[in-house]
Amino acid sequence: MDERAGTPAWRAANWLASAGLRPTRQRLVLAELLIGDGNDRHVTAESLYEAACGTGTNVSLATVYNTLRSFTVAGLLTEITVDGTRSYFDTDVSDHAHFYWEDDGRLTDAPLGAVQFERLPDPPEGAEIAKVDVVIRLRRS
Amino acid sequence: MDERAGTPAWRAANWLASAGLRPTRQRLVLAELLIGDGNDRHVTAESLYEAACGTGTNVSLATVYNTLRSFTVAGLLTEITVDGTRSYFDTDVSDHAHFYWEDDGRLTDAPLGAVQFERLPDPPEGAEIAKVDVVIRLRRS
DNA sequence: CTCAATGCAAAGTATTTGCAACCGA
DNA sequence: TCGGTTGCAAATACTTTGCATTGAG
Repeated sequence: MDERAGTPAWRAANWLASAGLRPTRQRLVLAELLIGDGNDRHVTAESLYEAACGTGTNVSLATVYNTLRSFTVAGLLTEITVDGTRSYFDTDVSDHAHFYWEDDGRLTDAPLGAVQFERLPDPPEGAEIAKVDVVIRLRRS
Repeated sequence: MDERAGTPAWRAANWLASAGLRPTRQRLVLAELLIGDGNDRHVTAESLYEAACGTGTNVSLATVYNTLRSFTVAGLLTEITVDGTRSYFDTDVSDHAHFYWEDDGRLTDAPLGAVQFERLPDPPEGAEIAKVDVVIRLRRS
């Protein structure tokens, strides 16, 4: 076991390795920003890009987009569409509902198991349910 | 009662009137395409624009966009975001879940009452639930 | 007549792509 | 070395906006 086990950098490297993705400099930076501290995170390409710029490493916005897509295809992230104007990416790949704060465009996880379906429709003939997206839109009260 | 009561044109005019929107030529055309036959419909700006062109009336794509937005603000339509790349508008304003056919990008209504929640999370402090969006993604099986 | 609605083109915003330079295995 | 990655700029897709013209009340 590496002496750096458990460090953000180590987590990031392992995360990439688990998906068979090459650990390039920019991927490691982005991965560390995403899961370095072990917490789940919701980002947009833009927000992650800004965070990456803050680290001093040179990363282009296009690469952030491409990387987020690669991570998603590899199963490391889920893409969430709530707003139409931008895509959110979630480091929590498990099936769960989201809170969308309409006032500031923030996306957070709904408490685990908070949403339970009593009934779901049967899929129409010739189709199967791939996924059920639940977005709970919140407004300041 | 107008002798034309029940005709598509009459429905369209009434629909606009109920929202206090001026019955201009293009709004009437679009309204008739949307609810003229009394059925619910799911459209994108592009699909509605094409349909409108087929009627021979001169309508610009920008006007379709602006009109769909006006109708939505007026409460005649709901905007649905499933895909990120385009907005769908639904003539059924009631709260209901949708089927999204991933293969051809089509959007349809889930059977009424097909989705029942056993449990919904309490809204976080200082917020209230504005709306719960449920999109059931279907894949050909 | 007056002000809202429209058409068109130009501007925006979010995202993807083409291609040469680069770098990790 | 070799093929996957990156950066940049240009391209794309969708939607909104500015402004002069039109039309409904």
